[in-house]
Amino acid sequence: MSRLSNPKQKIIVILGPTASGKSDLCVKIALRLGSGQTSKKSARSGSALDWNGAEIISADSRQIYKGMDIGTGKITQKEMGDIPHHLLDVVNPKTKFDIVKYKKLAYRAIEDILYHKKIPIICGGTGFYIQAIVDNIIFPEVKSNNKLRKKLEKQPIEKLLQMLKKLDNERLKTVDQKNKRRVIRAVEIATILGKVPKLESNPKYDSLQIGIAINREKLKKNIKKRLEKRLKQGLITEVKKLHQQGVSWRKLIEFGLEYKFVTLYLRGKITKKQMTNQLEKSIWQYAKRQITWFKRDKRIKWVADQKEGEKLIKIFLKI
RNA sequence: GCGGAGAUGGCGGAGUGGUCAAUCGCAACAGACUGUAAAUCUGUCGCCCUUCGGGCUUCGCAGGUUCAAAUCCUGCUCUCCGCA
Repeated sequence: MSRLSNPKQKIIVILGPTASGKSDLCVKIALRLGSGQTSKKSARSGSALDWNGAEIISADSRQIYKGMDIGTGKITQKEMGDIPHHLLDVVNPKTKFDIVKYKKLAYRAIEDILYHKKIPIICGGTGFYIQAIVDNIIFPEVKSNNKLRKKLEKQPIEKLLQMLKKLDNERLKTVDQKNKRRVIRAVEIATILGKVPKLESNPKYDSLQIGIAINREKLKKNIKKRLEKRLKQGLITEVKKLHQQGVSWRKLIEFGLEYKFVTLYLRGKITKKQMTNQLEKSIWQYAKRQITWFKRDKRIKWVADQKEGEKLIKIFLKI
């Protein structure tokens, strides 16, 4: 039983493509996980668990920003139903944010939640962020260097590949040689560290990843409906406001989807109708990209509804 | 009715005698993913065969010229613009 003497703490992840109903499901499940206790049987086996409920940590690269509410479909105070939510509205959209910062914040939140004997539920659709938490990916300690990046960006990709070859031929073989952004980052790391270290990961928590399985037609419908709703809620005004607050058009475009296409509309590059059409398509394409990402992780357990999810959670928590 | 322009793959749009199954963009589908991840990037994309490769049928319709046509000629159908 020594194997169990120091078990990893448990976290639950609920993920899925955009418009699959994550936020909603997360709250429902969190509510179901009100305080409780493991059964005597499992308590005796050494995996006793008392808990005071659950809290949610968002794993959404855009909901992290303040003021980006309608476009990201951020959950409202009311919808939260007394379940504390973390990592929403924590950074100003004008500032830079990245996965390393996210990971730090997320780990801090997890520790805090566990400390209070609650169960952390990671809820979101940003696959890379989720993976960073679940696998505890150790990123090389090389901050982004704007000056260097600007300089490198001017170079043709061939030149960058040559540089990388000299610095780290191993990484050259594995990077996507057609993706300039990736090659630049590789050069950036190799310039500081001499080479790009292999990515390490050693999971810190015992996690159960639940994916929301949803059929394509349904998902498409959801996307369409949700977009109409957002427009009615004042999506365009939100984007306007963000720009007035100093978020550059460039940045808004980089945020993608609603922020990108509404910006293009506000700047007169496309008509309102084009905005809606292109947006709908782009959101769908995004959803597919998410699905592609998640497909790869065989540990994810796909569920059709809340019930199935709860079943898995019960087994996972031994309750 | 006359004059002019044009009809190309799911769409837009190149190509104006041979290297064209046909540049390119979009959509679609598949995929990648080491500090921007809603971002960034890649592949496939007429049909058939097992990949290399090969075979077959395509550029409004029907004929014709030519060794060879999406590209030239004739007729037809349709669309758009100008004049009536």
